[in-house]
Amino acid sequence: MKPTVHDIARSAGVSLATVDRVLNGRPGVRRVTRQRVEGAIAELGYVRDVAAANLAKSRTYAFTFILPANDNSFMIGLGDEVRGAIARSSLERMAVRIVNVPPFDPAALVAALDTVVLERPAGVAFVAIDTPDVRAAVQRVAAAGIPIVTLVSDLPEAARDHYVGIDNIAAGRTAGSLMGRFLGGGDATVAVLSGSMLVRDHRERLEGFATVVREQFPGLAILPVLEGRDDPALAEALVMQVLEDNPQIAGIYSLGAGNRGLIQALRKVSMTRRAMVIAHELTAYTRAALADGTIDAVLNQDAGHEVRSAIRVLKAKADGLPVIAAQERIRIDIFLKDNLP
Amino acid sequence: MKPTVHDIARSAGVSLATVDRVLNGRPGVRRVTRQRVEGAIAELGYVRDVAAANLAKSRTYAFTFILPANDNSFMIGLGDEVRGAIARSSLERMAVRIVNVPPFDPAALVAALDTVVLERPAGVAFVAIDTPDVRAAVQRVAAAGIPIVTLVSDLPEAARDHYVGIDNIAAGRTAGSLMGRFLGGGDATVAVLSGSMLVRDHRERLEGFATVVREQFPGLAILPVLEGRDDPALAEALVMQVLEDNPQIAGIYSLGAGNRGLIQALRKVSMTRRAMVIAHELTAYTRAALADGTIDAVLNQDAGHEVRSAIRVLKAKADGLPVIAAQERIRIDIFLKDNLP
DNA sequence: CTGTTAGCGCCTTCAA
DNA sequence: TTGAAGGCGCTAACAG
Repeated sequence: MKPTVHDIARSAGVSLATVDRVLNGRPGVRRVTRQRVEGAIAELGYVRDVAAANLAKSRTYAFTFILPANDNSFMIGLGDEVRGAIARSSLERMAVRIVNVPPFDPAALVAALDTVVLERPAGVAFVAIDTPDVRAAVQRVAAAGIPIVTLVSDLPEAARDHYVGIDNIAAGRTAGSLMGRFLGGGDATVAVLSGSMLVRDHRERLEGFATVVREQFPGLAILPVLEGRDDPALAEALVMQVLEDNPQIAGIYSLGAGNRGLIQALRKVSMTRRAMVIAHELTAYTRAALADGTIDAVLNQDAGHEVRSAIRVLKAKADGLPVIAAQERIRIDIFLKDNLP
Repeated sequence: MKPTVHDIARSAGVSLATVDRVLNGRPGVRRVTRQRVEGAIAELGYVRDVAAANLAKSRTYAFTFILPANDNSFMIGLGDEVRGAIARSSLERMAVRIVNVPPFDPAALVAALDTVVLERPAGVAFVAIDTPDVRAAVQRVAAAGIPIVTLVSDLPEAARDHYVGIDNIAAGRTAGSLMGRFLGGGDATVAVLSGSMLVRDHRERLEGFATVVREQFPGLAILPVLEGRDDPALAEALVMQVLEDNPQIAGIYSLGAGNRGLIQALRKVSMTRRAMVIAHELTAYTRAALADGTIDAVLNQDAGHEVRSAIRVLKAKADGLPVIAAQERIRIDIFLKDNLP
């Protein structure tokens, strides 16, 4: 039988209240008493029943997700997943809410973080922008004792407790390797379409991609990176232009979100030989393009897993519990038309 | 404030006990009373607090995993993951245990299933063998009201509540697509090494692989399937032989477990041009072979995810709760040397 | 058939 | 500094 507070109270010769004080590190216990209790805890191998504790506290975990109000499919899907979690949240003693901020706007993100701290939630998840002031704001959240995790895009040197998202360098490397192999290893020209080189995940993907190409497929020439700002119209124009200027293009790597424009352009331009296309994020658009052969491979991060992982991690941090690292590693899904879920 | 049993008792004008009876479908409640209570439940939007209920019941979920005592890395890893879950299980009000059975032995599996039923656990997970007597045994478990899930290898027409594992046809298709693309689409000869055509997952992988090759890469010729019974020595001999007999082999698809033998053979045989190799399951052996270029791609199912998913599903079934389908879908991981975790 | 009462393991007033 | 008592939401005897 698992020991309970009663057992350790009896074993230490004190009352339940005292045990509770020690357990929760509350003041008002003599040093000797505390040690006696801690001895009993260690001896009996007591572990607190979190469910019972939460019941007694009638605790609900308040978690806040700060999401950019981007209109690309991935961010919308991420929001949907959070809303799905909200729907289930009352069953789990959680109160999850969403705060939207304008995209690519560090000042707005900082303001949101500072506002959120005032409400003292049990945890915060947010999509990071990589600037010093955001870093400082994260530091303030952490200093307030509120668990905070980055989502999708990280801020490595900051005080965040955890990063929920894929390894973007590995993702870029994988794209590079697939591109090189699919193109057969000869000489060829490859175009890269990004959202913005100001966000870390895009920079890292490019870095990984370029590294693999340089090391393993020296025959591939990478054209200057296009920045489509995840905007369909702009991306479409850029892709049309680059295909016109470089009819020899054999491959395209789209490492950002907002692939609608890319797909439109590919459908419009008539190429003698279709280019090999690798993109990120499985959305309605990329899925259709994969199915009909416009896109050859899609690297994906599962937004549902990310949201659930973020919640699990925040809850664990809030309870002072360890996280199962293997469970929380977000994997890079590779989809071909043959393994579409 | 979320309504509690007290609220619905008051609203329906009955006692807690009666509410409890209705909630748990226990007998001894008049029809009218029951309906009154159900009305109140619906009206107030009551949802039972499972944590509190479990506390009151001091319930612990007893789950049994029936695992084949195979000595390949994948099955050993699966066992390790279950043991990891056991280590954490007491915290979660669970008592997980493992029953080992001889591999590829339907009669032993049936005996194990029938024995396990007698202990009336809260749920059973097992690696299926696809025979009628196993199917019948599963039927008996289900008839006893015990939730049961298949793990890794399914038994589709049986009475199992859920299958925890990858879509093996899609996995085979993916392997076929990668093989075709990596080989550049021309004429070539491909060998296939399986464990046994008696287990369903291997059959399905072959089916998916062959289909894609036939439809999309007609230039590829598939040699007769080798059955290595997941035995390193046998697999090694078979691969050595086939490479000797068919020096023109350009690709090998290893769709079973036990890749040690394959890797050994590949390292021994000196080929003028290295064959493209695609295998299943990321283990210490395949990981090393991937890293050093002996294997080109590994399709993997994450044993840790599978075990955790099986437990979540069994718990949900035991509580009569729905499962989050998206969360429980086991994905086909594709690893190249560039995205090794 | 229905209600009363005493917990499950823990936390939290309120007294002492 | 410590303890007694009541309660979180639900279940389970045991009476009526």
